Amino acid sequence: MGRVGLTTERLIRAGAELADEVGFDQVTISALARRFGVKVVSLYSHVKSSQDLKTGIALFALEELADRVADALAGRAGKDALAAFAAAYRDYAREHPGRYAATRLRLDPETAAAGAGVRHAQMTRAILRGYDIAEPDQTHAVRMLGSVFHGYVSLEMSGGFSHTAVDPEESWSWIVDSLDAMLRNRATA
Amino acid sequence: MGRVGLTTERLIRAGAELADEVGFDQVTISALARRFGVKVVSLYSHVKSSQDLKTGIALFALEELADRVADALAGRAGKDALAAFAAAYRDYAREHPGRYAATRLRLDPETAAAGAGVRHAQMTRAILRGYDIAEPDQTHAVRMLGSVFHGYVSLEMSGGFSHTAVDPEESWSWIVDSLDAMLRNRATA
DNA sequence: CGTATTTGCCTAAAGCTATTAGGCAAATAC
DNA sequence: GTATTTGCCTAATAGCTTTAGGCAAATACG
Repeated sequence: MGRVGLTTERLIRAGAELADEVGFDQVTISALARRFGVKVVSLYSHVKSSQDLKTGIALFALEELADRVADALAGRAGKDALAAFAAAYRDYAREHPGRYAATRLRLDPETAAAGAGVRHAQMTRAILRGYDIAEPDQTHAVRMLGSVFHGYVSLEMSGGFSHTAVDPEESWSWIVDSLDAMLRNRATA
Repeated sequence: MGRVGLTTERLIRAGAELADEVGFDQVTISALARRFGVKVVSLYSHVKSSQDLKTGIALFALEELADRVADALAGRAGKDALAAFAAAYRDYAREHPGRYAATRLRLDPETAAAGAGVRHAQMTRAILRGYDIAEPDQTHAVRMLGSVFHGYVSLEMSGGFSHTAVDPEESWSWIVDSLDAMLRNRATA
């Protein structure tokens, strides 16, 4: 059999696609090898381990999500920025559930610091510039926004909202509105 | 070897303990068998499959958490109830990280309906009675509270807040205060 | 162009988890 | 005190992970 042309890069991209199709924790060296039509062992020249592969997918997804959020935030401020941030976040999770799940992988501190985690933190802080909130409240607010968005997306994805007839879309708008109002009230007078 | 006295009940309880020690997704039929000093296969008389075991642990944890929340809510209303609910939720996750992770297992609708999921929804709604919020806002608010609490606990557990010096405890209080203020403002005049 | 080296993919092999089928003996029922 | 249930077992299959070591295609370079 000729060479397929595997690289770490290609494996991670394919892994991300696989994650979206079958779920992040079903991403396996074996499944990936099948997808490329090569033997399982061949992947070990490109990734150190299954864990290593998953870390790679996580970093890739974090970068991709950060790019999207950055795009969404460009030229916006205040509530506009807040809504755009929220939408970028949620849309990514809906389009790429597996990659979104990957972003929640627990990374060791060094790996996380090297990745796009910093960009995410900075962008969340950037939103708050429109609300005039000083430290340490700013950090509290960053944590709250992160919690709401991640929590909502996570609950929605796991089917937590499917028992009521209320449109999740409306809840999402209501929440964004509420957060905006809350942040305005919290502004440092 | 004599009989050890396995039952489905005991397996689920031990599985919950194991989850807290090594993480919910490291809970495995094999590990559980080792813990009881019996052969792996012996567990199959009591649980149908690995998935079945995990579902059992999830339902157990949901029940336990609902009990705690119910205790916390007893005799409280308004912000008091909100804070107690939040604390019960977060404390459970900190004391029992594996069980908390189990509560997030995706259950098929029937299983979920049969479990304590309903109690959780009712209790969250009960909190809002102190805020005079009518439908459909009530549902939006329920979703928001669920999102914040779950999101915060989830991010905190995965180390997401360890990069800043700001005390997570303070952020938590700030968030509860903010939610209280927000709900009061949202009250149906 | 031809030799040398790198490197991509392979076979072999061992260890862990999940799961099914079927057996024996301890506990229990009558 | 026999009969039946049932708890734990051995045997066996199958999938995922990972290490060690091999061969040949691609590439480097004189």
